[in-house]
Amino acid sequence: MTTTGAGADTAAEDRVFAALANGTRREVLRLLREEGPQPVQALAGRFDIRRPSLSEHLKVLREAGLVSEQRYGRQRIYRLEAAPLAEVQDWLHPYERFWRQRLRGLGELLDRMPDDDWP
Amino acid sequence: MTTTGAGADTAAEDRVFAALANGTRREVLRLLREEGPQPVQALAGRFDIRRPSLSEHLKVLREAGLVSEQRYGRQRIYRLEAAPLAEVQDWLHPYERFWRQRLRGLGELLDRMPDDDWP
DNA sequence: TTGACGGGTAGGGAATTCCCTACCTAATGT
DNA sequence: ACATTAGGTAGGGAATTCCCTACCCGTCAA
Repeated sequence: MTTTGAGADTAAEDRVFAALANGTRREVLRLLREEGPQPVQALAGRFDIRRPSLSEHLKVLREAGLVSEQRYGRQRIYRLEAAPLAEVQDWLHPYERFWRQRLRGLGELLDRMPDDDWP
Repeated sequence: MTTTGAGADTAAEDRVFAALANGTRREVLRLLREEGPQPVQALAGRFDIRRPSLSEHLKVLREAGLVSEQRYGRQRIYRLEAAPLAEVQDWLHPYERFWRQRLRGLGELLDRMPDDDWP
């Protein structure tokens, strides 16, 4: 088991959300998803930043568990590891009924919750 | 329509992910979800930070469209606005098959994608 | 063995984040 | 009218982020 029980592990959760907070890193994830595992070079060619900067983005993603690396000779093949994203989805779940309500237009009534007796 | 078409609006997406990157802000969202709309005071009582800091967190959440405020006299009632979270879920969707694969253990074979002929 | 290549680490600088203490405004109550 | 309350804004400081240029190490090819 990764995180026994429901969404507890706060430090890990924090690392995942922080990793996703950067556009370059989200783009790396997209590339790995759409094009499969790739060495750093191939990824680097897609961005306007220098390779060492990308290297650090990859480190952040690695420490969040969102990618893994496998060495082949002098290359490092990076691969998407989507499991932490499943936890993001779990985090999202309890909010789902809110946006569904609101989209149907009856939210105005229903999400006036228990203690909403503001004058 | 908010973002005509599929997940295009990069600036908005960025603001939402950035807003979620902070634990205090995620906790604010949870409180609004579980306890309903509340004035700033009630929220402030739940954190170890001073009120002006919370005020700025609320501003970030507001600018990401994740909360709305409504004035009642001198109070501002904050309310969860979950719509942007629906877009996070949309963003998550294409990754879903990856964590499902991996969880079934056949990922090792299947996610060796098109161009995986590394020596 | 020597050189070139893939890629990570060091160190530093500019910008951003996150917190703080003051202060300001609008509404309320006396 | 005046003090109080709710809450935002100003400005500043420490920490973090994100980028850079150098540099380092391991692997492969001559």
